[in-house]
Amino acid sequence: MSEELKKDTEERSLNFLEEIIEEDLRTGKYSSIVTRFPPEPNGYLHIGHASSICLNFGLTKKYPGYTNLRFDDTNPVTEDTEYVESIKEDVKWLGFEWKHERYASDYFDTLHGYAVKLIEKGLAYVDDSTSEEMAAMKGTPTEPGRNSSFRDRTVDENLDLFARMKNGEFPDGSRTLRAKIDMAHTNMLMRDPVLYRIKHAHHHRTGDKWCIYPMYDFAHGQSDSIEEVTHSICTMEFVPHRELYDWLIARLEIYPSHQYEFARRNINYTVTSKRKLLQLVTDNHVTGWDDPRMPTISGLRRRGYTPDSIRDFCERIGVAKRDNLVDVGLLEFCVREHLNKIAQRRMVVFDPVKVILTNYTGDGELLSTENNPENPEGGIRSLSFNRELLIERDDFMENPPKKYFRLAPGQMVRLKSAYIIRCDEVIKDGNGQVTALHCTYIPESKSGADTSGINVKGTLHWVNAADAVEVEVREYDRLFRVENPADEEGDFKEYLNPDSLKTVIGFAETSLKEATTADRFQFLRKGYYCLDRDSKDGKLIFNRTVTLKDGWKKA
RNA sequence: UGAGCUAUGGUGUAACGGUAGCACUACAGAUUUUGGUUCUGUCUGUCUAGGUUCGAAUCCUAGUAGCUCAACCA
Repeated sequence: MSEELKKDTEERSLNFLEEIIEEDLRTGKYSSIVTRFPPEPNGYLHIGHASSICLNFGLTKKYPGYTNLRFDDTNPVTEDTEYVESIKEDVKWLGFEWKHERYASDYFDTLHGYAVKLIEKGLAYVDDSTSEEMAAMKGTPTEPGRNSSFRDRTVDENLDLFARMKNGEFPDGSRTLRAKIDMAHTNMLMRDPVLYRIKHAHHHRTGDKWCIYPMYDFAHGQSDSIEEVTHSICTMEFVPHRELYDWLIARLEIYPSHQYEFARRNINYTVTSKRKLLQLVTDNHVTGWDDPRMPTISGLRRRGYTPDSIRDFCERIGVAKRDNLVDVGLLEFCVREHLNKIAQRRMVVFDPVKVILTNYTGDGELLSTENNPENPEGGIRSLSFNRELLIERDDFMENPPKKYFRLAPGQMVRLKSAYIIRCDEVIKDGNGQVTALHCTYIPESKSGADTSGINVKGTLHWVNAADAVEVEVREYDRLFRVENPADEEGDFKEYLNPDSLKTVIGFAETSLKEATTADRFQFLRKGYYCLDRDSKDGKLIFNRTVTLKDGWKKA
C-alpha cells in the first residue's frame, strides 16, 4: 500500500477512552462493555450533556455492549418527573436508544442492605452531630479533621440507630450514617463521608416509603456496580470521588465498575450550569428552558438545530482532560453544514423598498425555481412575479463604493430566478428617504432562457409586492456579551447581551404559508430559519437558527 | 499554605522516542443566477529551564501557570 493510500484509509486517531476500551477488549478484561448516562432529574439537559450522551452512547455503538439511561434520583426535594420526561425526550431526539431505563431509587432496598453490611463490618457509624459541627470537625484542605465523639459506637448501637433513622423516629438533619475512614486523609472526601441522611420528603418514584436517602457517593458507584457498568464515565470534578468509589466497592465486595473522567466541554458566550440556567428562567431573562437562546437541548431544538449537527459538533470537539472553552462558531459551522444540504430555499425581504418595473406590461407570471441547489431531488416550486416587487433596502445604494455588486442608479442586477433589471430612477419622499426604484427589466434575460448576453455580478432575492405574506421573524444572537460569563466579576447576569433577540417583520413569498415546524428553510442570502411553535393561523413566526456566512463586509 | 488534575497555533484535537498533522476561525484567489455552497492557497503552535538520547511535544529533574477539593447537592 502506498503512503498516500495508507493515509487515506487510516482510521481517525482514538481518544483516551477508546484507547482504554480497546486495551480492555484486547486483553480480554471484557468481551463487551456497559456505559450509562446518569442525569439527575432536576433540570433540563444542555449542550454539555449532549457531549456526555454522545460519548457514552457513541462508545457502545462503536464497541460491543450497551448503554443504560439511569436517573440519579437520590435527592427527592429537587427532583421531579417533569425533568425525567424532558430528559428522555432529549436523548431520543439526539438519536440514541438506551438498553435499560433505570433509577437509583430502584436500588434503595439494595443500597440500604449495603449500608447495613458496612455497619456490620465496623466501617460505618451513626453520627448525631449537626451539619455545623460536622463541618467544624472536617478540617480544611490543609489541616486534618477531628474524629466525631460518636465515631466509636458499637456495631449493635449503630444497627439500632440506623434502623430507627429508617423508621422515621428522628427529625431531618438530626443524624447521619457516615463511613469510618480517616479524618486526617488528604482527600477531603475520605474524611468519614456522609452515606445516608434523613429527609422526610416525598420522592417522585418511591413516594413516602423512605425517609432516609443515600448520598451521591453511596448511590452512584453502587448503581454502576449493580448494573455491571464497565466504564463509568464522568467529568473531572469527580476525580477525587474515585478513591471513595473504589473504597466502597472494595469493602462491599461487589462488582468492580471503574470510573474514568474527562473535562467538561465549555462553550463561549453562554453558560452551562444548571443553577445559572435555572436563574435565567426564573428571573425571566428568557422565556423558558426551551427559549431558542438557551444552550439547552430543547432550546437548540426550538432554535432549529438538527440532532445530526449537534452530534457532529460533539464528535469534532472530541474529548480530553484539559480545561477548554470551545468556540460557539464551531457549533454554528456544524449546523450550517447540515442545513445547507437539507434546507428548502425561500425568499423573504426584511426591510423592503419597492421596485417598479416601468416597462413590464403583462398581468404577471409564474416563474420556477429550485428548492435546493445542493439537492436536485428537492424539486422546484413557482414564484409569482409582477410589475411591483419588493427588494431589500440595503441591496440598493445611491452612491455605491467600487465593489458593490447590487443595485445602484444605472447599474444592473439579476433578480433570483427571474430577470435582469436596471435601475433608472430613484423616488424619494420629503425626508430624502428612498420610497421606490423605477427600473426596466430585460425581457430576454428570463432565468433559464437568457439570450440577453448580459453578465451581472449581483443576484438579489425579492418578493412580489402584491401577494407577499407578512411574517414575524425572531433574530437571535449570543446570550452573553462576554466569552466566559462565569469568569467575570460580579453577577453573571450583568453580562447578558441586551440584543440577544430582535423581532422584525418580513415579507415572504407565498409558499411559506405551508410551512410546518418540521421544515428547515434557508431564507436566501439571509440565514437558516424554522417555524416557531408560537405561530398561529394567519400569523407565521420564524426563528433564525443561524445567519449565512457573510463574505462581504463593508470596510 | 496540603492533596489531586491539566499544560501543543486564536479555538478544539492528534502525533504512543523518528518530517508537529487535522478541523474550525482569519486572510488571499478561482467558480457561482445566494457576496451562500464548492475548490485552491497562506499565516499562526509544543509553558520555562536543565538533563538522558544519534534523535524529545513525548522520558527524567526542577520550576511556572490554570483548574478542582472544606453541601446532610449531584
